[in-house]
Amino acid sequence: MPRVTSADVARESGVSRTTVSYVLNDTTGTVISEETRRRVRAAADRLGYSPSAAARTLRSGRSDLVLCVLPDWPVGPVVDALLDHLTRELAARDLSVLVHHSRGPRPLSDLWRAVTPRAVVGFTGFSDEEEAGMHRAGIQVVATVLDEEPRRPGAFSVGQTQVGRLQVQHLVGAGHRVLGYASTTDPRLGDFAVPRLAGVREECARLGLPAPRVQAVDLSAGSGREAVRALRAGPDPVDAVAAYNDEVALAVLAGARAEGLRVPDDVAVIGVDDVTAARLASPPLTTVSQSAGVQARFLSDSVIAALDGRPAPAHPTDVLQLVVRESA
Amino acid sequence: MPRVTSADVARESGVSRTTVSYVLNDTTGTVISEETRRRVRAAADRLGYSPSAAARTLRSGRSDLVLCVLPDWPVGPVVDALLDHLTRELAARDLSVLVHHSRGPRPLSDLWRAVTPRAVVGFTGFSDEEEAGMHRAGIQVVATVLDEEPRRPGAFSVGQTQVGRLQVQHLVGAGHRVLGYASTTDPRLGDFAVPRLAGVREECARLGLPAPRVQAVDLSAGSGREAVRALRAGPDPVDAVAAYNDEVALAVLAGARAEGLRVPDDVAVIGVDDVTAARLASPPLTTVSQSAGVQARFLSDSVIAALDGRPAPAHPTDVLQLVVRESA
DNA sequence: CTGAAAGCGCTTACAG
DNA sequence: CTGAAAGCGCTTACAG
Repeated sequence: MPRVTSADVARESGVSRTTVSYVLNDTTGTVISEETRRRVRAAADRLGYSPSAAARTLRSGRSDLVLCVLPDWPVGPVVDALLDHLTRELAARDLSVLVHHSRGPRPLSDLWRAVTPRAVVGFTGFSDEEEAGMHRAGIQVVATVLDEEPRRPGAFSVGQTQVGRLQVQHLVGAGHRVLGYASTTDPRLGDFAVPRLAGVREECARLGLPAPRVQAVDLSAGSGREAVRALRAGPDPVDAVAAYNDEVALAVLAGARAEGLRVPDDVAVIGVDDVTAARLASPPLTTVSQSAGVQARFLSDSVIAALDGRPAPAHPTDVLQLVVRESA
Repeated sequence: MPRVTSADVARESGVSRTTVSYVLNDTTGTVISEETRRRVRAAADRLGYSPSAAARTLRSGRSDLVLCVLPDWPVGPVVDALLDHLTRELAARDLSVLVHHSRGPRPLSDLWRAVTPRAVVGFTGFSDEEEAGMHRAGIQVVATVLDEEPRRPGAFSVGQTQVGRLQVQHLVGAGHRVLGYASTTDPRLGDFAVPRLAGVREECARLGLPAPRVQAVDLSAGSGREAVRALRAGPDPVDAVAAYNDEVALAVLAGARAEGLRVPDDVAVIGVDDVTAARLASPPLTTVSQSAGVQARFLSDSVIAALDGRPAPAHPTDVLQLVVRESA
């Protein structure tokens, strides 16, 4: 079953390939009779013709694809939502979004060279050489940066230090003074974990509070219990803990339960993400939501702006939202 | 910054493009002096040459890409793990895995025509026409089927009815007799939900138990509570509930808590997936794990077999695993 | 041992 | 209004 080409359509409709191309691409600046157009389109339909993307890409040096590169950490529902939204938005511009899970040993350059996408969206940092290489190849690059400053133009920033700040502000606003931090043991999460903890530290310092005590939690109930015990030990027991994310917070909750502590009376707990399990926890978990919807819109706007050569849109201000439930 | 082509490498190293191609592709059946090879490779390196995938694809009619199509439902950690594993395995064969989130209005055919992948892996069903179209284009198709029988050759099956059966078996083995089922309200999950519930029903019937009472739960604590109340109403209250997945089970747990019921003494609860929150719940959730590792290996074996034109490997038998904790 | 040439399927100046 | 021709970059018979 050989491929149907534009030559087949031309033969079938009794015109040249040029005309086929003009008709099927609605090329402006050409005048082709309605009758001819009809014939060409009918032939294309009849034959089930669809142009070879490889040939098109070769000719134009540009494909209709946008490549999203995921990092080596477990992506959560927020990233899923971003991807969905982006896929839908770009489909309206006849662009297809393809996602690559970047594990594995192959260099990234193999991939973008193989795909020659219009733009690469990174949910992980690119090295300067990688970025330069892509730019040289005429590929737009939209990188995600996880820290606040400096904001690189065109970068999609999600301000993780602000997440930590917000956690502290809520805890302190609720009257807590001795703060603990439950961090993650997953080293792949460092890109998020480091700025979040930094935000917690900075906000504590800014408010004149003692530095937060930090314990790593590995998502087992036992680990949560040990963390709680360590955080409560000594003359000045922690009365509130900010967790790296909701799952860690759930582990802390389980640990507090095991220790016979009341939440939030003995110790308050606040997470990040607002996963489904958060509102079903006992007690329901207070958390910082990253409102996927707002971010999704911003990301797709950023990508479209990059594609059009326009400057990146302004960062949304309402990304982070406190979801107050019972745990803090 | 124009693209570096094989012609540039040829000029730089003083040979023809033919020789460049032979050297860089290690074409067998040609004898080229070590000295020439060295010169060509050095020139390629110096110039930063990497072949145009578009040209290669055009010439060979085949790309080095494997396309995974995700369905319109929220993918969980299991699918993530499958994708990661597949990406790594196929990288070893110089194949890149690209994932498409299939939402949006563009027809699937636009995508595989644009990418001309070696294989398409569907985590959603394909229509017969779609599958036929891909086959005609010489693309291998590995489809996922969620029900047991009939097992289509080459399909990647994850046996969802067996999931439901296993839940019932465990509950009944623990002495429960009046079973309830907490289903999901998310219509997109029907592909999973229907066979799982069917499995629960079949197993109840097989064991001579009354048909399970079914309640839909929308992942809020309130909805969980109402479901529990409904399931416990009447002369023959449910003493064990199988949930569509862990999140629904968590909602049921929250509902039982709100109703002042003890788990598992008053009512046992069993989920599916073994998400992180399951072991951190109160009480820790008994669940059916779909062991991503085993499935991942099977999937990548299936894809590689399809690529090589070999028959699909035998289905693994140890995919489903009961994780017994305290809730049932 | 190496090179000139054809051809994959498309688009687009250019010439009628 | 429409067509012949070039060329995107690659690989591979084929001919030295």
